[in-house]
Amino acid sequence: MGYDITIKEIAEMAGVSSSTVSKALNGSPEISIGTRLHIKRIAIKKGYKANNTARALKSKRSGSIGIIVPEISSSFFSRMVQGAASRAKERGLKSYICFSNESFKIEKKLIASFIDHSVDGLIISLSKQTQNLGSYDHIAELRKYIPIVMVDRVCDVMECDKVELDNIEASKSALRHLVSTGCRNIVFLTTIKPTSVSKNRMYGFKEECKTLKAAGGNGLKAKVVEMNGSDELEKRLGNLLQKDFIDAFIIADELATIKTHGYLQRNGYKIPQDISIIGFTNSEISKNIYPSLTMISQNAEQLGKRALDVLALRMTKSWVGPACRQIKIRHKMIIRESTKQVKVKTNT
Amino acid sequence: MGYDITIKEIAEMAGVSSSTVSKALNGSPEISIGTRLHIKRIAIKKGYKANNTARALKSKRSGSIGIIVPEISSSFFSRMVQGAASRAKERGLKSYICFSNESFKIEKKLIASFIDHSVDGLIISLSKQTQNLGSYDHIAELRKYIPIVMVDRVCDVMECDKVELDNIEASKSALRHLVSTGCRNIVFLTTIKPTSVSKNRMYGFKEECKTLKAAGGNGLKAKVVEMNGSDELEKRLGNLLQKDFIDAFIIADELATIKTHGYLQRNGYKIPQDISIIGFTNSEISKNIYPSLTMISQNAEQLGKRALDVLALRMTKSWVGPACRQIKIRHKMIIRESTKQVKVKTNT
DNA sequence: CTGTTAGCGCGTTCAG
DNA sequence: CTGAACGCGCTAACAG
Repeated sequence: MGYDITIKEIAEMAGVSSSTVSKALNGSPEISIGTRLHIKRIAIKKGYKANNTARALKSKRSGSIGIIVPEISSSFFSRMVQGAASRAKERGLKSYICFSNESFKIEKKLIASFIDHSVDGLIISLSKQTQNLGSYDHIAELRKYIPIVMVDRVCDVMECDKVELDNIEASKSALRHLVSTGCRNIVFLTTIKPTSVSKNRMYGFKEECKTLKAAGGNGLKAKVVEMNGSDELEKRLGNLLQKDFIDAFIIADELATIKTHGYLQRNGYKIPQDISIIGFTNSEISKNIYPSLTMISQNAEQLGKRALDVLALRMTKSWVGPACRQIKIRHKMIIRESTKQVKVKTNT
Repeated sequence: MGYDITIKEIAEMAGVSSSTVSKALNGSPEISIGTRLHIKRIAIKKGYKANNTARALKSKRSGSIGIIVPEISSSFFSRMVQGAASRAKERGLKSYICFSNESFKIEKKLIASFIDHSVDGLIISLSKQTQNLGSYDHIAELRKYIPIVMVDRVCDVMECDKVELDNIEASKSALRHLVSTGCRNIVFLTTIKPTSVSKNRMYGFKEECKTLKAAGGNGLKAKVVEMNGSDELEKRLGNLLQKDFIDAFIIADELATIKTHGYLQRNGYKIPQDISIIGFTNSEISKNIYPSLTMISQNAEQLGKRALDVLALRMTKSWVGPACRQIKIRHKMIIRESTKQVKVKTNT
């Protein structure tokens, strides 16, 4: 920049050598407490700021991390990113936030640019396309050099830390809740089919179905509808509602939840009297639209913060731990107007 | 870092000096076409990547910009940021995206850290608190060294480029539209009172009222309700609706629009039969909730991209232009279900 | 056309 | 306890 005082200038003013200044400023015990204070005082007075670029060049560490998310229009990623970035700031790390736009190609480019710009670590939520293709070579390449943490959209094959919601458990409890309110014809709907998130939520749903049926089932009928993207959502919903009797939806992401919520009302269904809805990702919107939505909250900020903590720990070279930490964040269910009251069991 | 081939190594391999390599790689005409090709070939083969940190140190320019927004949970800022950041990438600029959280103090810290980390330019949307306090010294300080572009939330006193929506015109047309659908008791509601955006939208609303009244008015009654934050929104709405007869709202930001939308329905008002709503900032949510919302679209991505273009232009030292460019982006009104049909005028 | 030299600002031996 | 000297990787002035 050129609007900074250098270490050399401080040295001159203090009447010492530049290396003394460097040491003093970094609190080295080599320097006598007296001169250390003297130097610090005048550094502060002159508004000395260490030049980060020079430091980075010398230390081979940029003090920055990359964050790649598919997008931030959805409240989940937006809040996750805010959590991660604010935590990074707290720790004195700069963060480069980038968007893959759900595209494999862009994601690859971003990774390449991170190699060029030498970030010290990476937090990534995989793009849909990447998860669809299942090719992770670009990430493996970067992984050779720096630690990587996958958040939310993860993959099994990559050896790196992972932070995600307890998706399987979350779906299970969503299903249990619907059943407890008397719903029996339940559809699990996903518009983010290729993602790990979707797969796990679907898996949980199916597993819990089996469990419930094994225990009697009470006439439970479950169905799964998978889509990649929500463009055809309304058409599919139309067909679905015409063909089958349905009294509840569990929907794997927020936008699709809101779209379904709108569609149902526009077509004369009462929520929750005719059809109940549970979605994933809690936000101001879910809380405020009418009828308000019962949601599985992901605590997105927390997820982001946690991911950053995991990364930061890994970045301290001294730390050694399991090669591959798998962290699951506990979900919370927030019950609102889009689901019915729980029926009190009649036995005693 | 540390996983890169250096210029010196290439030099050895090619049997030339390092400065020759530097020049060759940068396409200097000083170097003969032959050796230039020779060097480039082996650089590519060895996967040479210029070390950006070293370059930055040498050139005193980091090749990065800062982007400060209040938050990205709202779709407007989220999309604005995505627009700006993606355009920055296109231009080979790294961008540091940060969040002020509507706090003056944080904003100040961010600015300070940008000075430390020597970004070459800044895009900022002011925090509410900053606009409330009206103190812009921290920004003026940074302004001495690098170009700054204000987007959306701007201030008059700062001499820098500004990019924003034509807020005044936008409110005017919103009001005109409501009137044309037969509404006469119209409230302009803002929950972002301290912002320039809110002030301009309110100004436009009031001006257009005057104009309409001057032209007869047809019984138009207009009212303004200002709040800082939407915590008390519901209470205020309750009082308002009890006291006055109201048949339409113009609401200055998206979240408040959605909250009002929910509140009205929860309390038995039909939209738009009883009350019409027009909001600002168009998003997937506004489009999909029921009844869908008539919105003034801000074209947020475009705003972000435009801001970046303006900044980039200013960053090319060679360019000189007006000290203070004021760019207004034209709004669009997207008519949906939350407003009534326009009444065809009966006079021929 | 090519090579030598000299830093950018900092941290880090290694002598004193 | 302090300072001289070197080098991180790159570019730019100046010679040849």
